[in-house]
Amino acid sequence: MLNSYSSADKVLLAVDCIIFGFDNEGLKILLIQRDFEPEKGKWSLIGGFLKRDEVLDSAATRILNTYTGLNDIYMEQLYAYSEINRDPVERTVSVSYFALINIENHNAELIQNYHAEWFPINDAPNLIFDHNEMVQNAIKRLRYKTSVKPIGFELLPEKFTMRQLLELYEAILSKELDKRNFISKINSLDILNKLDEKDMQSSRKGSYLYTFNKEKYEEKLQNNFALNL
Amino acid sequence: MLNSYSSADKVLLAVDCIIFGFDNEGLKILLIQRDFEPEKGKWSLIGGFLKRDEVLDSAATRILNTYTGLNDIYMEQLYAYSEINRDPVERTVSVSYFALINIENHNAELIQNYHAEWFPINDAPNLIFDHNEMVQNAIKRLRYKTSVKPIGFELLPEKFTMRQLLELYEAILSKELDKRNFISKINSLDILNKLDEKDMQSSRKGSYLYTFNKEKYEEKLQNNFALNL
DNA sequence: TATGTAAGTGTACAATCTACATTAATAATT
DNA sequence: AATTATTAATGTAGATTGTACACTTACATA
Repeated sequence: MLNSYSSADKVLLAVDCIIFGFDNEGLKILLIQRDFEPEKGKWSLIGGFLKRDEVLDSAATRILNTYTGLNDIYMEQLYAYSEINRDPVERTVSVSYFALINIENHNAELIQNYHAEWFPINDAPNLIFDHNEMVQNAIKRLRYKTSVKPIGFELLPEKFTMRQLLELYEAILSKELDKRNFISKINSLDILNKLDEKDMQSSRKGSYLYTFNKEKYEEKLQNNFALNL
Repeated sequence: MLNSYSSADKVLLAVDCIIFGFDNEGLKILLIQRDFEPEKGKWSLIGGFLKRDEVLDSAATRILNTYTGLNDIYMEQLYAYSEINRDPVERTVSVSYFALINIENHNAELIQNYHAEWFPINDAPNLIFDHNEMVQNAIKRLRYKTSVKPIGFELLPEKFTMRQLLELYEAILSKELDKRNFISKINSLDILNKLDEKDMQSSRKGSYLYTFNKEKYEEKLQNNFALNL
């Protein structure tokens, strides 16, 4: 019989997380140095196995929380990788997820305990299994997402300057953007609050701080806007 | 230990295929009337279980071939569905794939033998499990894809008229398109061959037939063009 | 008070998108 | 042979959006 549950093969299901972060040095991903075989000591995405009573989204959330201490983070399922020998120990299909986090916010101690570390996306070590491919696909998705949603605010501190936002988008898209055009496009979205406060670190003049206005954003969401940068 | 293969739970992995087709009546999906329990007699996507020695893409291809007899069909992985009780018999995670096929081309006998049937996307029966959701997500993806790739040629016969192409895109996007603007946008892509032959079915005057020019398309593919319809 | 640094701001031109109506070719009918 | 009915084919003007580009402002520091 074509569809028989009993004769079907079961497999291990893993979740691997591509965790993007941003700081003044640029766009980064969080990697972990494996402390178990195989490939012990090599760099890898953070991941884990799906449990019997768990949905994939929850597994991704749990794994992120385990390593960073963070909750309520935007995560998105990307793709299922199923090459037969992608994991040499046992047939494992892995579903990748990506997350965006503010590098300042996580629990640095946790990350240290797990031998995890932030790497610039353009200067990351070689990864185990098919994790390099997972990362490349996640970067593609991240780029696409920026054009459809004002994603990326997740990667900044609550208050940020236009320059920081610009540099974030430049890092994600890995191209230079025209400052004036960028600002007017962002302003035309009308989803930021300009504060009366200035950040004085960056210049003598100081630059205004902004916050992301979630209410305005939710309002606009219906007419799903595009952002052509 | 956090990552231990031996203690991890295995699950069944299924593949479900959303197969789109197009004819003069509009955009359709291929559904099957289940001949086994549970939900015997109800309508469902065609699907099957992943085998131990099989990659997800191959499973999707195999399943498509089983029911339609078709090979070499464009398929794309969509999403992994993992709700705990989505399948009442046993914990099953299902990965959805979508395919585009020309309704004329398949082996109609095979389809009949399997109690499969084409349904207009707006007039399809209620489906088992989470298959309705899968279909809705596939339609979204299909719409998105049309804007990035000149997908959809797969859904037409080899020789087609501009009107057929227009109606296909209208069916996919479920909105009316301006004929002149549509034609000039398609022409500006420069990926069609205009034949000297006319289709005389549709009108007294007859309308020119076109074929999709794969070479030109491959050439252009690098500068991934957008098609804003 | 002068100087240096990054912030903030507007415009003109180019490209693209949108809305829209007439003529052309032919088969069928008389 | 002429008329009619039907769908195919085609272009343009105006609106919108995107792009390239340079000077002034505010302030801290010397």
